[in-house]
Amino acid sequence: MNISDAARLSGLSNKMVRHYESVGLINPPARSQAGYRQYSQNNVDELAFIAHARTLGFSIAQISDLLSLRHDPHRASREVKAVAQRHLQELEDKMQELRRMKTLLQDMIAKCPGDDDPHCAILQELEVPDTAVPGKSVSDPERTS
Amino acid sequence: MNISDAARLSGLSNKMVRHYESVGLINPPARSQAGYRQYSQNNVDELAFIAHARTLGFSIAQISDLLSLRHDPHRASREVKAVAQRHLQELEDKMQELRRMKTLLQDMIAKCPGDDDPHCAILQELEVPDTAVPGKSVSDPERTS
DNA sequence: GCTTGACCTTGCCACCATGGCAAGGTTGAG
DNA sequence: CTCAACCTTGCCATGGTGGCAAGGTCAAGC
Repeated sequence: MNISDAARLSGLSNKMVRHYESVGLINPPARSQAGYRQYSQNNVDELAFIAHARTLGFSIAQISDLLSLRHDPHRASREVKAVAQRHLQELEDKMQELRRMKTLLQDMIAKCPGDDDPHCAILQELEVPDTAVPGKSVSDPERTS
Repeated sequence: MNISDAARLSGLSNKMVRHYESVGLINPPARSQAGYRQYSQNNVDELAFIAHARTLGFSIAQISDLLSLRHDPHRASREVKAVAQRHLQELEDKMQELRRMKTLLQDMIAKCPGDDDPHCAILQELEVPDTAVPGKSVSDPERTS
């Protein structure tokens, strides 16, 4: 099977299949005499595994770990779970950060009249964001001259 | 004022100050005879504005729009609000995507015993992710053997 | 005046995951 | 034999940031 078929069956682009090979995520497949990459069903399964892990947001490094565990008959499911939990934590951290941004942004949007007048709380608060972060004290009082 | 002071006062790194200049986000500042960038308080204010917008996750392109509005005395706050609302929508889209990943991942984690046994639902579902996505129809039914 | 250290300059490489393009080789069908 | 559809490699781009290197500048101490 050539790369286009393997890519289509696994749900990846040709590009990414080559990329995953180049970064060592997958073993280089066999080559035809002309140098074409030749994929087996096992290869396709592994690529599909990668594609699915990517849709869950796992990084290349994490997928590398998952692939090792996948191929290890003596693995403990504890190890797999640990990788997943680390990733879950990362997702939650990102969500937390997005929530922080979202909250601040919503506050600012609520204060902006959104009319024809140039006055806008959003621009004002971007000048001095501390108005939206009460916990943070002003750091340069000498500029209040 | 040299770049290090401007960067420190605005909350950016020297690197990013130069970067924002190189991508045209800010006007090139004056230069000393030796070629050192010279920043005014106005420059620092603008850099601080950028720094604050970045902590809210605005992209360079969006900040470019915000800076134009900031400098335009005839702006309508409606326009500013529109930029902010677009960004808010992007944040919500990202959160939505993270939530999707998180939900799937949590389901899988819950099904994994996390013991010494090699059997693991996480690896299983990464082979055939459709088990976790009931809304998505199976695309390769012949492999359900 | 000279040295030294702290600053400045530009430019390149790296991340991460992905897409695009280009120049060239291969294969199979008509 | 030709043509289209495939394959190859390699480079550039995204976005925002950091790092490093090689070179110039400046001010302070001696």
